[in-house]
Amino acid sequence: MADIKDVARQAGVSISTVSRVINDSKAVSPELKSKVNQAIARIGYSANSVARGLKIFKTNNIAIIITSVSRTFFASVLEGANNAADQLGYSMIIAETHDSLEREMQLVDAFASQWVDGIVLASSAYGNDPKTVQYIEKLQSLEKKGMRIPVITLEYALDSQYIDAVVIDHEKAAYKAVCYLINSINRKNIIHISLPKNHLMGRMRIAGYKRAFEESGLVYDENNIIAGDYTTYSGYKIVKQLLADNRKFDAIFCANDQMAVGAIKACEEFKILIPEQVAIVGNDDIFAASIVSPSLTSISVPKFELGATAVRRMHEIIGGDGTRKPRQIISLDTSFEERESTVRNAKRSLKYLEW
Amino acid sequence: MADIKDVARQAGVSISTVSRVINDSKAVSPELKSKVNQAIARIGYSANSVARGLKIFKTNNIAIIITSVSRTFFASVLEGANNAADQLGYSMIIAETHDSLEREMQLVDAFASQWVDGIVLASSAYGNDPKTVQYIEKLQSLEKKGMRIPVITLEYALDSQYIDAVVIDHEKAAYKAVCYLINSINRKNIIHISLPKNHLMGRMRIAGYKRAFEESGLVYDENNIIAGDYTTYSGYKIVKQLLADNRKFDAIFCANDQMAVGAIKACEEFKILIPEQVAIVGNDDIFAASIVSPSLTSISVPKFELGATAVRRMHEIIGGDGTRKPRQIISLDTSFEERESTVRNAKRSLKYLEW
DNA sequence: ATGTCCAAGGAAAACGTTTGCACACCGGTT
DNA sequence: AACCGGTGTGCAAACGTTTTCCTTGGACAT
Repeated sequence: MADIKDVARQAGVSISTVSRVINDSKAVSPELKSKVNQAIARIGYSANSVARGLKIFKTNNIAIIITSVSRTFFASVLEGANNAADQLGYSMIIAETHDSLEREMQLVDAFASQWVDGIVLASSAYGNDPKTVQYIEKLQSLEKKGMRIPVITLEYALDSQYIDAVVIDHEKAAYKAVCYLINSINRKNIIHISLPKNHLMGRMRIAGYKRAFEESGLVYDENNIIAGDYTTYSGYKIVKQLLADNRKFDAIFCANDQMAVGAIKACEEFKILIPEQVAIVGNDDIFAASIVSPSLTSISVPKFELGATAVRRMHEIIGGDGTRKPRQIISLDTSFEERESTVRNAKRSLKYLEW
Repeated sequence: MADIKDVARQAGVSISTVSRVINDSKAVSPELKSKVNQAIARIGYSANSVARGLKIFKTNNIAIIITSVSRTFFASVLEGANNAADQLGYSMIIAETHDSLEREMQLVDAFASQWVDGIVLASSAYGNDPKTVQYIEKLQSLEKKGMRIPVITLEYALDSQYIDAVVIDHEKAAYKAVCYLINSINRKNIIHISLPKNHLMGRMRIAGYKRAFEESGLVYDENNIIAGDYTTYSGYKIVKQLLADNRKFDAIFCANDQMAVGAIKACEEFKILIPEQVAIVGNDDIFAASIVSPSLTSISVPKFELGATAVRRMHEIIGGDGTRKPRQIISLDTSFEERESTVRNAKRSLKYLEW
């Protein structure tokens, strides 16, 4: 591969001039400029980004840390992020934590020493134990040669004054979904399959569930909250157990769609009619929600926009004058997709065809 | 962020010594070694990969170029690739072409000047027009400072003597699927919804379809091959048209699962019974195949392994002594998943619960 | 005592860029 | 004729590493 020296030699100019041409900085006389450009074209030169990165402290790489690509929710987020990155001239480095906070921390370190320009982070960190607090402090102060490496979290904000986030109002979305179950389709015994214990987003959704109950004058019963672990299997297993135990319920609100699919399959196995006997609502509106049968009513989260917005915001921060900007928390709206798991013969949107 | 100089100062040794410690190369006396390690721990130093990359011509980045993450097929491939990369100490840079060969070429150039250690490529290149031939030549000769940047293609091999590939025997898989339709469930009028015209993998599948017909003593009719464009919508539209035209057929073999899902939805709309009136077979066995209703019989491609194998092979090449290894084409086996779209009451595997 | 060899560690060059600085040139003022 | 300001160009330092080459000093043999 040719380097800048080769170009300089070919064009009969200095290295500096070549550099100025490829960065079209400063004034370079038209003649030299065209000589240089010709030389570049002739030998097929392309500036080396590693060397440039070292010099200017900018790699044009943005890292995105998610739990797993096979969680289709994150595949969509990733796609949005990558699209925006592409448009803005960044490469996207991807990494998966598989829900390990340990791993997440390692990855952050690795990316910092790789001098990525920013990190988009679907974090597993929450709570305020010393380890977490310390970790968040570190996230705030990641830097390369004095320049801050910005971090933006997805879905919820960290307990920090500095770290930006692109979030969803989980409490409100859950509240509305449960209100819908109570008021629109008249269910009173609603099971909530939540996220793993203490998970921040899980707690927000539980709060929404609780508020819906209280505002409707129903009693909130903690026993109706059962923690799942994101997977389809956990939803399946939990509902199967409930049915085996003869628990009475007429609706299930799941904290994500995968668990809701599991719930549907369990009901199917027990010949429970959906939605007549049990209505089911999921969360996220992943693609599977449209094609499962019955199709799944779900809180629709703008996944693509989540990723794209984070990257765009990152670009603003990076491109800025280097001064620390005031923290910004961008909140994205959800919508509600009513499908067959809550109303028989729901109008079938052809959304899934857009796949 | 501290650099190696800071460590050296702290530990009271030279830069070289620090470098030797972090690379545990050569002999460093135990005392100095521990002094250095303490200094590193104290100031939280971590070697900068950009500078190191520049020096040693190795970035530990592997690029993967696919058409789109939202094609869940590729999400699985990506996951496999990323898993392997993780284990071997690489970061994964991802990029999408959205089926544009133009874009693919740009990306390859960009990655080469980024000095990635290798490129895993789901290429859109096929045929032997001059432009393509030239492109393949370029792919063969990507290099950074005299070292070759290896390229490994996914799914099918390029027309090159040098570029490795991890492939599927598409012809055979299609052949077996169509034989199954003909012999096991007795269908004779089989539509094939193929890939965009001239696509290499599309042609391989058509060849398998054709061979199955000929070997069964049936006449192969070109009119039964209809080109789709990967999307669910195209499958839907094509089948709808066929039904509207009153075409006679008792089975459909789709070149991918997304189009097969579209086919199912179209049949459903026309109240065609699956599999009694029309049997449907897809290709890839993406997750949706398990959850759609009726569940979809499909050729199961080892997507995860496809990505993981490519990365592992890449590592072998990179880690080698730099001599050009003989080309290797690794062929992965498919299996056949029989589900409800070809046999009523197919045993329902709980595979989807492993999601 | 002198010489030889080896291990340990430092100095400095190199990797491919960008950029501050200096310099040379030129046209226009005094 | 001397000076000035601006413009275009090159030199060389710097970015943070790795690694070659060299120096030093000690162990050992003579």
